This record gives sequence, C-alpha cells and structure tokens, in this order.
Amino acid sequence: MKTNPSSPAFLLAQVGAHAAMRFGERMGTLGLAPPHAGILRMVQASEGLSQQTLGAELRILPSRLVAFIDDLQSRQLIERRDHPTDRRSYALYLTDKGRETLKAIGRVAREHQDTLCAALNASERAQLASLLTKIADEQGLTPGVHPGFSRVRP
Amino acid sequence: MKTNPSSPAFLLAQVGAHAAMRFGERMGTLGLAPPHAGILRMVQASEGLSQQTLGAELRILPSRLVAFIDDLQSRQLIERRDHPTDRRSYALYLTDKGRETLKAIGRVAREHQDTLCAALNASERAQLASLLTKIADEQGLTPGVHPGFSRVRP
DNA sequence: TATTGTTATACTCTATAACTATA
DNA sequence: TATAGTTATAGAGTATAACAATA
Repeated sequence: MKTNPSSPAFLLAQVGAHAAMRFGERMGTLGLAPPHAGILRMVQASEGLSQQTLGAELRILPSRLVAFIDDLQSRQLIERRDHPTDRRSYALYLTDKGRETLKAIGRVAREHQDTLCAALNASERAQLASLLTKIADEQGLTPGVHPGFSRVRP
Repeated sequence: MKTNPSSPAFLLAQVGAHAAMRFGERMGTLGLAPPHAGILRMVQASEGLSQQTLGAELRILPSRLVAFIDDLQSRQLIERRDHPTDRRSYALYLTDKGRETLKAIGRVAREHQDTLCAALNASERAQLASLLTKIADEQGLTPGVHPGFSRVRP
C-alpha cells in the first residue's frame, strides 16, 4: 500500500489486485486458476511447443509448470505428445475440450471486464487501456505475461 | 491472466501487480513490507487506536496484525501503550522514529510513482487516477485499503 | 557435459482455532 | 458470556536443488 491513496500508483496496485482476485474467482467457477488461462492461450498460439519454451515465455519455473500441465492433462484439456526430434521433451497440444474451455475462458473474461469496468463507457475504457499500455511498454512488461506468474524475492 | 492481453482488465492486473512488486522492493530498502506502510499511515491518522480497530480498517486478521505490530514495535516505530479504559487492549502510537520512517516511506512512494508513471505526463497521470478512482468507487473499494491485505480463498 | 522434465524438500505466508486476561 | 490480543497449528503456494533420461 502506498502513502497517498489517491495517487495513480496506489490506485493501480489496489484496483489491479482487485481485478486479479475477481478474475481468479471467475476462473474458479471453471475449476481452474489464472495461470491455467495463460498456459492454454500460449499452447493454442504455439501448438507443439515444449514445457521449457512455455515456461520461459510465461516466466513460470519448470517445477511449477509441471503441476499446472498435470492439472490440465488430467482434465484432458491439453496433451503431452512425443516431441518429433527430442525425446527428452514433450510437444504440447490442445485437445478439443481444451479449445472449448478456452472459449469458456474468453466468455468469463468478457464478463469479468464488463463488471470490472462498469463505471466506464467505451471511450473511457479505450483511454484507460491506452494509458496502461504506455506504462506497460515503458516498464518493459511483456504483453500477456502476468507478473504474478513469477514472484520476486524479498 | 486474461484472454486478451490488450484489454483494460488484463492490463490492470498486469500493471497493478508490477506496481505492487516494485513498491514492495522499495519498501524492502527500508526493511519493511507494504502492509507496514498501511499500518503506519493508519496509526498516524488515528493515534491511540486499538489493534482491533486497526485490523478492521485495513482488513488484516488479528493474528496477522500481531506479527506486523511486533515488527514495528521492535524497530521502535510504534508503541503499544495501555488503553485508558480497557485493559484488554492497547492504544497504538507512532514514535518520533516512526514519524521519520513515514516521511521516508513518502519519499520512496514518490520515487516509485515517478518511475512507474514515467511514460505519462502530468495530465495523463491525472486522467489515469480519475479513471481508476471511478472503477474503485463503483467496485466498492475502500480508499487506502489494498486488497492484498486480505486474501480470498479459492 | 548439458538439457528436459520430474520429484523432493524447505520456506514463506496465511487462515483457523485454541488460549489468557480482561470486560 | 463476550471481546482484545496472543499463540499454535495446519494448509496452500512457491522456490531450490537433486534426480533420471536423453542430447
């Protein structure tokens, strides 16, 4: 928490944490956590990628990623196929059920956004997105990668 | 993480988490964590308040608060004085050193804000704060209370 | 010898509930 | 009987490092 509760910096942390929690609640209704959404989306974008590549992209440690992939595989949302050339690694693919779930996540995300931004009209939402994108770019944040995927040490 | 990385909702969570982490790092240079800043500020605003009241305001559970107050007391930033009428509770006060630390936190917070919002000019920062305040109000967020103080259960 | 995925372990953080002393 | 603060304990989540299979 910051010193001045009306400063943009504090508001960002406050509203951002609120947004993340609410999205997490909605993901919970699908039996998933926020990182699962990022993983499914990345696998869809680059089917056949390895866990190594996936973890590097999303800044998720290998040991953590294994558990997430295990979750998704046991729910039959993704498959670990044999890698064509390297027998040490897997090639990750979305199942049909995984594609369906990704659509459901999209719906959930839209509902989340509408609820979260209920106070803003379309023009204001675009303005907000523009300002946040400027900050994200200048701060070197990678599009689509939530910092919560990796944690900083105290 | 959300489905659409350029949506205001995802950007809010992403930039917000980034902001919180960076502020936490800066607080770390003072040997403190973000919740300590919230506590010191609240004690300054309502000196003599009890831990019960403090925890209720900041949405911090009693058992968690004890540890935070212990930290701050061992660093001689706050004092637990006897409550004038109720011998079960304490009356919390800032020490002179606590007031100094609060000033240092203010400086750190300003630096944090300047760095975080480096991509925005003064007018844009005001605009961002205005948009975020609208969301915070509509979503029922309490000014100055970071949702990270209390966690939601999955 | 290095790398992929995995497992084991330790550490941090938080919530829950039991406890004490007062009211 | 209820409340303020404290302590104890257990649970979730994460990082670190060791490991087996393969390159």
